[in-house]
Amino acid sequence: GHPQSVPDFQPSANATGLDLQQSNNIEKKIVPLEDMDLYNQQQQQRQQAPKVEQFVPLDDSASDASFSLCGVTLSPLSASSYSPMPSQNYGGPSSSMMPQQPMHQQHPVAQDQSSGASFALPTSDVEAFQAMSFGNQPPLYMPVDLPGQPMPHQAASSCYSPPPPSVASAVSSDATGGGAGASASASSAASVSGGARRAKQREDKFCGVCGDKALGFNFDAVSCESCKAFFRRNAAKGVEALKCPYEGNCRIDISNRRFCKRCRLRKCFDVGMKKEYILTEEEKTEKRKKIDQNKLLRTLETLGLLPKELTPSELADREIMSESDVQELTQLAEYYRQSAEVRVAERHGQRAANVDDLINFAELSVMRVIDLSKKLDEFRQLSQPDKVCLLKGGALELILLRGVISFDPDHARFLDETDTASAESDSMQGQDFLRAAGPNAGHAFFQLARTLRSNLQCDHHTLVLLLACCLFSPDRAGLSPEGRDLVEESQVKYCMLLERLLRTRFTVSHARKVYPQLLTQLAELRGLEKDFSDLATMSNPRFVPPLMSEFLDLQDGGSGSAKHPQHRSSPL
Amino acid sequence: GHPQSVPDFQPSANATGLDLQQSNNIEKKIVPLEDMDLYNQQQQQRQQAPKVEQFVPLDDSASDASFSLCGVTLSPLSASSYSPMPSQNYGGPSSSMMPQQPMHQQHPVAQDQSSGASFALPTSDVEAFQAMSFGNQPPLYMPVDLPGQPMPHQAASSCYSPPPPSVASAVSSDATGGGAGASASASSAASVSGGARRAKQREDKFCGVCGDKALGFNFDAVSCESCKAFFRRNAAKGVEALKCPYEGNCRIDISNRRFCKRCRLRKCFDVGMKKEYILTEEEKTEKRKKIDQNKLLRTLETLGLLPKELTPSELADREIMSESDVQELTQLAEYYRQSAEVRVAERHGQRAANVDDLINFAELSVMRVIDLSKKLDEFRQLSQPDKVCLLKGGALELILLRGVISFDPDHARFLDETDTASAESDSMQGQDFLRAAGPNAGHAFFQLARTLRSNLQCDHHTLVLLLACCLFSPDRAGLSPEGRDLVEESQVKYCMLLERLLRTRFTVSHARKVYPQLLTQLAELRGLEKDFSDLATMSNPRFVPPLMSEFLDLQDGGSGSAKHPQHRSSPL
DNA sequence: AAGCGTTCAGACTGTTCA
DNA sequence: TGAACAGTCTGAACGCTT
Ligand SMILES: [Zn+2]
Ligand SMILES: [Zn+2]
Ligand SMILES: [Zn+2]
Ligand SMILES: [Zn+2]
Repeated sequence: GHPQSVPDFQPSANATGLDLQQSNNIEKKIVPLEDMDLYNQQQQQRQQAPKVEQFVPLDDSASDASFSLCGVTLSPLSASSYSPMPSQNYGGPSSSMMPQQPMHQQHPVAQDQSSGASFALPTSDVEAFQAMSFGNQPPLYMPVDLPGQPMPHQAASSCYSPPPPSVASAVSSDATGGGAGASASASSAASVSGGARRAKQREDKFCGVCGDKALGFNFDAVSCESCKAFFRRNAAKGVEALKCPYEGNCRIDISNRRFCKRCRLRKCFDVGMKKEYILTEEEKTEKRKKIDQNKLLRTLETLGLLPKELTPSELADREIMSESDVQELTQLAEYYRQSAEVRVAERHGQRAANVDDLINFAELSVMRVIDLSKKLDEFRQLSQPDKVCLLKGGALELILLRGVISFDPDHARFLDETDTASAESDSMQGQDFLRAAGPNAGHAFFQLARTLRSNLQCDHHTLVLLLACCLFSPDRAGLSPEGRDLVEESQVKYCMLLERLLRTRFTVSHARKVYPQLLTQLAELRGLEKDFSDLATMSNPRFVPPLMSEFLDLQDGGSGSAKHPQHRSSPL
Repeated sequence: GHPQSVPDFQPSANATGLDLQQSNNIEKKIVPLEDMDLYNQQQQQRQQAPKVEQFVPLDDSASDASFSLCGVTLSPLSASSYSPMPSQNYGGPSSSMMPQQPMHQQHPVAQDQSSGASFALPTSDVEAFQAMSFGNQPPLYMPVDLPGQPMPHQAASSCYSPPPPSVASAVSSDATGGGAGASASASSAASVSGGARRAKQREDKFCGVCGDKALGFNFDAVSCESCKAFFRRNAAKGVEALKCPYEGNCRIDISNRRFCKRCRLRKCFDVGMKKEYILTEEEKTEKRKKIDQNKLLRTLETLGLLPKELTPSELADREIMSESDVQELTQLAEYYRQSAEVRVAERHGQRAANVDDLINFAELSVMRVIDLSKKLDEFRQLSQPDKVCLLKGGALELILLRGVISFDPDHARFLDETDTASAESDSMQGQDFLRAAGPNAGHAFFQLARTLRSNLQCDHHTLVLLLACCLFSPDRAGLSPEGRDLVEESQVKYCMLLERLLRTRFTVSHARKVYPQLLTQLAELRGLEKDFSDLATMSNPRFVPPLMSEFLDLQDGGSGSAKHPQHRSSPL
């Protein structure tokens, strides 16, 4: 959906100025009759368009001239703003409603006319433009087609005086090999095509409208940035809708271009700007959509959720998650990151050798899970008892999942993302934890970590999502019925997010395999309790709830609630 | 110092459009030779200017024509932007550096010329302007004086084509009695003066520059608002500094006026706009000063500190306080107002019959004085002991002054400004207070109130200032030396503010009398202690300081300081 | 690199208010 | 009269896709 996209009918004339650098390209522009017919047929077939008007006569000698002229400079029709509908033959924008692009390969005639004047070899750039546009002291606006003009392209819609007649002589010096011979039968056409080349080089530098410095083609004509913007803003209105504050024959230059819209716009059209090159509203939204999509992809790549430089076909096999999904995911990951910074105040700085490492690690993990949980809206909406149920019932699983997330297999120790400098405080605890948790604890944990990390290729975000899914387990003992519904709803939400993440990270077909496996892992996590028998006390109601309740209260910011325990549900 | 102010030489022609309604005013415009000479002489005498060039010939018949032209429409010189220095004869801005005003009474010629065309009685306003300015299809700019032109005013500086020749016939109908005879010898001048009148009425409506609707004169020419603004913004640059993006002969109209600065500005000058009418930077600051002054006066009137509608001479006898003074004063009054809202929490709502009313009233007053004091920067900078000294030492005086402020003589009771609905709570306390304070207490208080309120005409603000002066008494016992200096400094500040307030409320001479009397009252206040013997306990160190200290601490917002009495100075 | 759209600061204008 | 304001337009700079 973009004018710049390569059109389907490449073989037709392309003269974007660049191609002019390669002299043999000119040959390409001269399309033999048969090819042209073929091309027209293709067009008709492809677009199911009504029969296209043919303007290539079959065997008239004059037809050769007019046709080869078309091949090089196309027809006056395509450049004239007064021609209501450019023919499809010339690759103009299709008249169907499909967002087919205007093409670059056909070329304005108007440029060639005015460019003919530039051969006077002016001394300065400004003079060059002036000569090019007006001659020296041009008469005022004369919208005339002088019949019998010797130069055929003069019949086009230029509103200003014809260039001085020094064209032909100046051309010869620059008319190098390739194009000249091929440029067909009409003798005048030869000089035109050579002139077109020369003019291109000149016009590469100056705006055909106002004479300001130009960077290249805009809307199919060489123009400066300001005229480009002007044309985009005003072309839709049309010349007739604007009115000239003067006499309607303003000569536009760099100093007065701002003043008369009408004459400026008219000149824009005159030098070959085409409003069809301006993106329509639909094309713009489409393009914007594409840009957003790309931005999203780049974000995902940055987050490591998408391999870099995927081919479009590889991309097509995936279902990229939405921007709001990414938003939510990164938010969750940020909460996790913050939770990893939680320290238990009393222990901070003093290596607690006398306290059981088992308790140390577990407590810290639980604290961090609590910290994370309390930032989730879904968790906040639960009643205090239901919160405790989730945390209590899921304590071991959550600790283990957190362990997998923070476990560094390379160094075989736990690392929380922050505080890596003094990492031993946590990492060593983890080792002790595994040793103390039970005889088979280490094996079970490593098995879990390997399955998730290696077999199922879980990355950080995936694991954090899994953690959320685990937290919101609706089948925890003791949940209130209403709480159960809320929890299930939340779990569904995070599970679906997880699934969409998988369909982003992997192909859809692969995600379809991995997703149930992850849920299976979540289920198997429950069976691990036997391996962590010594840790079972963590889920012992006599131990956990007071700790949790207090911590839940303490972090609410309400200094009163800790002192005055209230049994209202949801103090948050 | 303003162009709009009425000039000194009123008798000369004044034709601001309004005067044109009165037909006999035309006589005034025709100034006989002798008057003109006299006028010139006056001008020379007044301004001590070098001899002014005379351009009124003495006894040429042609001179009559040109002179009467001057009388009515002035000379081309005054309208032409090319005349480097307008003659003082015509009331133009003086060439001296004194800020003498440009005058309104002389009139542009350019308008009169173009206005001659308006007699074609166009159907629409726009047509009227177009006819007026250009005729139908005028040739381009021709800065010519055609010699021998039949219409003398045609020789002026209009750059556009002459109006259609239907002038003379249309004029006769409007040439009413008064002016015609007086308008002197040249027959053509008569029609011109009639034309001028007619033109004025037309020109009152249309901008001489662009033809847009005009509201009146701007910079001495009839123009629309936009051309006014344009002229103000660009006149200083001068025509030469601007360049025309076209050929330098733009015909300005409402649709293209914004495009060519140069030609628009040139036309502004052509129609008689004068850059001397634009306020200089100094004039602008002066004007702004005046506006600020007026704003200040209005503020003071609103605050009741200045009688409304003072004559300038009455105003001259006063010294209006500065805006920052007003700011400070209103701030102080606001603090007082807030302090009057202070309630003693424990007593709020329960009528304390068992507690001595004496204590009730006194305590409440002191509390409010403390509340006020603590909002004053100067007070805050004092050390805690010094604060206590001021409050303790001035307690009785401050209570009494507050009493005067809040005393309502009409109902003979105390009213604090807020809580007037349930006013009894305070007002009755006051009565009891006076009864309980001592045998002579009532008399002494009423005496004080009468002196301040009636004799010395103290208003609310004055009394509040007096309260501040009383608070910052540097001779209170127990003040530290540093504190004493600070307090004195503060008292001086408030006393000076008081003095300036008096010089605003009264004439300077009256203020000079009142001010020392107020200070005397402040001194006499000290002698009143004997009349309030029973209240003397208030200044008893055993009673007051603990109360005050606590209250001072309590209102600091520092919850700790009340519980942990700290003897650092200035916890604020 | 070419050629689209987008964004934004700045210039000016002309209206309105005081 | 000036001040202030809102609104328009411009054009340079930038980002993005092909
Ligand atoms: Zn341009
Ligand atoms: Zn124009
Ligand atoms: Zn105007
Ligand atoms: Zn101009």
